[in-house]
Order: sequence, then C-alpha cells, then structure tokens
Amino acid sequence: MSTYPELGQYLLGLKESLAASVQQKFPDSGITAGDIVLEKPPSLELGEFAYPCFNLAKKLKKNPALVAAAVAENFVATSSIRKLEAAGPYLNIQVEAGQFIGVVCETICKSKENFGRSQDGKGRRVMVEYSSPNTNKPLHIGHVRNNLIGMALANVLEFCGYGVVKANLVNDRGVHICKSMLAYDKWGNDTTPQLSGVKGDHLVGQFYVQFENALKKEREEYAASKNIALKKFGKDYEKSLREEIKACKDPTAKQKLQHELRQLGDDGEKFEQEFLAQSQLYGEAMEMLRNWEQNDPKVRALWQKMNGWVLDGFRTTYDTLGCKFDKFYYESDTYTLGRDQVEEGVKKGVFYRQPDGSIWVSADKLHEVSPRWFEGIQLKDKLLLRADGTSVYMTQDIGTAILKFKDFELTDSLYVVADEQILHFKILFSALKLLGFPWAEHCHHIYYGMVTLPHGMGKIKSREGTAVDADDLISEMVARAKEKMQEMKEQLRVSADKLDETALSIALAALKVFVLQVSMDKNIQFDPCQTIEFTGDTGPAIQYSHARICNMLRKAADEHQIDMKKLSDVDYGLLNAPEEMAVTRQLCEFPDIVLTSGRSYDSSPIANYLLSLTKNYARMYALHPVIKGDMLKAENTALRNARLKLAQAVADVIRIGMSLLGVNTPENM
RNA sequence: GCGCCCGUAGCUCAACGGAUAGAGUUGUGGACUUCGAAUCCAAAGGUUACAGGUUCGAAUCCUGUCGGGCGCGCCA
Repeated sequence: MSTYPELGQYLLGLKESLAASVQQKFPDSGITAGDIVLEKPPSLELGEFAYPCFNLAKKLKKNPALVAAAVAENFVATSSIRKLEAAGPYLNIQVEAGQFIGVVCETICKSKENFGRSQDGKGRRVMVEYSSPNTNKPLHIGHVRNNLIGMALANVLEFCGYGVVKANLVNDRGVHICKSMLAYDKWGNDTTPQLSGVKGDHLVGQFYVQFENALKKEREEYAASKNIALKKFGKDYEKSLREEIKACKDPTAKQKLQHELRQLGDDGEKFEQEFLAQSQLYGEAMEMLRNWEQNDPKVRALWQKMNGWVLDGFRTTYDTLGCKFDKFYYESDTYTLGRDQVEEGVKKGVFYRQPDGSIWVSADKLHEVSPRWFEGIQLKDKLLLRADGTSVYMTQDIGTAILKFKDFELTDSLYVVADEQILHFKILFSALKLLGFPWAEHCHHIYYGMVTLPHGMGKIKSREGTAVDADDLISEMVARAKEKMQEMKEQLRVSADKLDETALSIALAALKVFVLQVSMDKNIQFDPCQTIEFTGDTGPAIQYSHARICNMLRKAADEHQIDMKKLSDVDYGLLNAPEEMAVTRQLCEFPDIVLTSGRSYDSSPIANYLLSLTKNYARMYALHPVIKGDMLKAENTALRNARLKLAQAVADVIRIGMSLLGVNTPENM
C-alpha cells in the first residue's frame, strides 16, 4: 500500500529537486526552492510543470535558453521527476504521473471541504460591507451584482483564514425615503402589503415612482408657465449639448452650440433649484424630512411602518439569494455619529467652518494627505456638515467607519460599492486620515462596473422604470429552469417534492456564475430579453457535472458494492490518458486560485476556474468510461477504482469552489 | 473642460509582462439500445480599437489618438 505526501509537501519537493539541479550546474546561482515558481506549460504534452529561466539567467548574466539547456543536460531523474527538458528559455518538468495523480486525489480525499483552505489572513479581522440598499424601492440587477460579489468575497476571505464580519449599511433616511412616505400618505388609502398582495419593498417602490411622476408633471407645468424649455432643467441638457458639440462636424453650427453652452452656465441647476423651491410636492417632502428629524410621532410611525415593509421584502430577497449578514447598520442610527468627529476636525484644524456654519474639507488638504489619489484632479472643497447642522452622506460615512472599527476591532474595512463612487471613497478615506485614524489606510473600496442594458435600451434607472427588478429577474430565471426541466423530464432525477427547490438552485447558479465570472472592473452587459442561458459556460453546467459524479458514485456503491471510503490501495499509475492528467493538473491549481482570489479581493478567478475544470472533466468523462461496459469486468477493477477516485476529487473541488461563490450543488437535478 | 475605468472572434467573456491569444454562444457537419445529450467531437471564426515607445519578450507597462461608460452635487 502506497502512501502519498500532501500536495503542498509534494510541490515543495519538486522545487527542491529542481533547485538542487540548478545548484549543481550553477553553484553561484544561490537558488533555493523558495525562489522557484512553477508554471503550467501551454500544452501538457510538454510536461506538467514549467520553470521559466528568465530570472535565473538574469542573475547568472547568461542567455536563458542556454541556462535551461545546461540544467536539463545534467539532470538525473528522481522518484518524482521523470524528465526535465529544455524548450527555449523554459525547463519543462514531466512528473511521475501515478505519484502525482495519487498526491492530488489523496490530498483532496483527506482534506475534503478544507482543500484549498489557508491561514493566509491569519490575525486579520475584516469587515465586508455590501448590499447597502435604500429603503425607498426594491433591489434591482445592480444590487444583485453587489450582493453576489459581497457574499462571495466574504466566503473566500473566510476560507483564506481571515476573520470576517459581513455588514449591511441600510440607507433608511433622507428625502428619497420621505418621497415614498408622502406619496403613500396622499394616495395610499392605508393599503398594506397584506391588503394589496404586493411585496413590501415593491409596494413602497410603487409610491416612490408615483411621487417622481407627480413631480415630473409639476415640473412640466412650471416650465410651461415660465416659458422655459423643459429640457433646460437639471444637468441633463448640459450633458446632451456637450454630446451634440462633440458629434457636430459643421464648424458654424458647432460654434453656435458652444455659444449656447456658454450662455447656459449654471442655468439648468438654477432652474431646477427654483422649481424645487416653489414645488408643492417637494416642499411637502422636505417638511416631512424636517418633521422626521424632529421626531414627529406621526411621521416616525409611518416611517417605521413603511421601512418595516421594505426590510421584510429585502429579507425575502436576501434569503432567496443566500445573502447573510452578521451586522446591520441603519443610517437612521448612525447619521448623527459623524457630527462630533467633523467638529473635532475643525478644532484640529484639518477641516474649516464657513461663516454660515457649514463645515468643509479643503481640496488642498485632500491633495496634501493623499497626493497620489488626487493627482491631476481639479478638486473642489467638500461639504461635511450643512449649515443647519444636518448630516450629508459623507458625515454619516465618517461616523459609521469609526463605529465599525470600534464595534469589531477590525484590521481592515472593505466597502463593496459600485465604481461610480470611487471619488466619494477617496475623499472619505482621506478625511479619516486627516482626522488621524491610522486604520484609514486599511479601508478599501472594492468597486465593480455597472450592469448595463444593451444598446438602445437606455440605462438602469429605477426612477424611470428601466431597472431590471431583482425579484422579477429571479422568478423569470426560475420559470425558465422549470421549463427546461419539463422539456427533459424523462431524464430528470429529482423527486417531486424537490422540483421547486432544484429549479431555484439551477436558476441561481446560472445567475451567479454569469455575474461572478466577469472581472470586477468591467461593466456587465445584461440583456433582459435573452436573460441567461443554462447550457455551455454556465453555472448549471457545473452543477450538472457535479450531479452526474454524485450519481455515478451512488451507483457504484449501490449496484457494484464499491465503498469509496475503503478504497485505500488505488493504483493511480493506471490513469495514463492525457485527459486524466489535464484534470488532475487543474485540480492541483485550486489552492493557488483561492489564494489569488483572496489576496486580490476578487472571486472571478474561482468562477472561471470552475467553468474550465468542468469542461476538462466533461471531455475526460466522454472519452474514458468509469462504470459501464468493460469497466465492470473484474480485470478492470483497479482502473475503475482509480477513475472513481479522480471523479470524486473533481466533485469535491466543484462543491468547495461553488460554495465559495455562494452556489448550491445539488446531488440530483 | 478635468479625472477614472473599459475597448480581445458576429455576440458574451478568459488569458501572474512569457511559449502557437483561449472558452462559450451563433451558424455548419458528426456522436445517444451502454456511466444522465443541461454532454461530447470536428472544421470555421483575430492586424487584441489605432499610432508610436519601453525590452530578450507587450492584449497586458508608458505616451498620444479614436470609440464607450462613469465621476467632478448642501443626492445617496
């Protein structure tokens, strides 16, 4: 019976052998196993590992190809390295295949759910703030990306040995909240989610939209009465003018447009302000906000009631998506917290007070404390506290940041928020630095691109109804999963009572893998008409491979009395097909992928890895039978057992990786 | 105007500064009496937006140009 070293030990052994060979040929190189980084050759025919000799050659001041050739020439095979070949500047290593496959399979078999787990983040306690919704409307597809990224990130960090606190900062106060409340007060007829049968967050969202529509109508009437073109309100007109100028080819027309732009000045903003100042509706919303801040019992009661509905709705969506939180912060609790700190900043001389009483941080100070962040940016001074003492977003964020570190003794604080807020967080972290908090260096904005709609479909804006609603999206996906299951019901292996559960699991796998495989800094294009596929490079395909392996293992146990736990003397040397090596080689990468993912705060490498692993497995499986035909004959027992072991290792890694992404892996589907 | 991000196959996306830039999808042609066809195989698809530069080597780094997105609020 053969025993195998653990994978990490084995890889270290390879590096040591290699280092020894290099030392022997080039005693001056001073190279050790720790200096060696092993890569994957472009084709496994060349070898399982590759050592690029560029750094070594630089050290020796020789040509990398000659160095590689010299080392290869002297190499004597070891128990683990069968062959060392130079190919240009690379040394390609061909390992003793049976041993390598044994190491990988046995390591996975022994470590099970802990394969790939590390202590990389030992001693660090990290808060991952994500989701952070407003309580005036339901979650949309943009929030979905946020939630999935946040959840996966938290999982990965925990797996890498960090202490992790998952937090949600609920934005539950402000004018936008009052808008929904006012609309409900005016036109709601005391309806409730129960009475209307509408999910709480959607119901409140309807009133928000109703308010915005009413305000829009008011603006139209106002514009007509003042004889000002409606398009001149707000900043949008200025923006469209700029675009027109850009596109304009005719010089005289262009001059005319540029003239108009100069004339415009701040008119758009001015018109909008003038409109709002006299607006009946907006005035009422503001009054409601003031009453809220003064603890008016009636307003507070309404606020409590409606926020309760929204949060109930969110909870349902979070449960469906599998989002978990250890701590909820509510802006209504924390919004006053920043005030004292901001005042303190004035005393310290890092912020300043305007004659009207408002408090600001100057652009100069920001440049001073974070020169690199603001290089080349024409910054304006930033308001931290209004003249009337009320908070803005920044005030609240300063307070909450401090509270987080106090509450949990954090070493790092991560904010999963879309990239449109990059500047906001640069300023926030700089303000914290100015206040003298040393941990400000350990605050990180984890940003990701937006979710965009296909060309011609406008932008995702919940106010204008172009947003793709999160709940709608999920239920549409579930409906499609059920349709698909119906189509292929003959081969379905799901018991009747688990149909709904499985359909949800598949739908979410499709959604999550679709979103999580894309690099964080890219926008995702989402086409609501095509939604998301279930075949090809998708989450369900990964689940499918996993379910098939589970089924095969069950069959092996039930019909062929093979107890996987008792397979102790497996001859991995029988696995000599290139596809089997390809799968093994990929399994052995998993711990590195997880490590990279954790260190870069990015889970997309894991998603891409799983898609690729699944593809390689499917190819192997199509070519090399495990428990069918001749494989059931006695003379093939050993080969069959080895293949079963490898398949099980694949299933284990799929399950671990998918759980890091927050995706289920059902045993039947 | 200033700043940040993106530009890779028809489409959606991969590729620690490294070897012949890879998948899926679409379309074409094959493979189910046999481990689950949500699968596999084959051919097809590229001047990595463009122009320079850095070096042994650039899709990746630097400069410029062109496209697209976002930001520069007493909104959050």
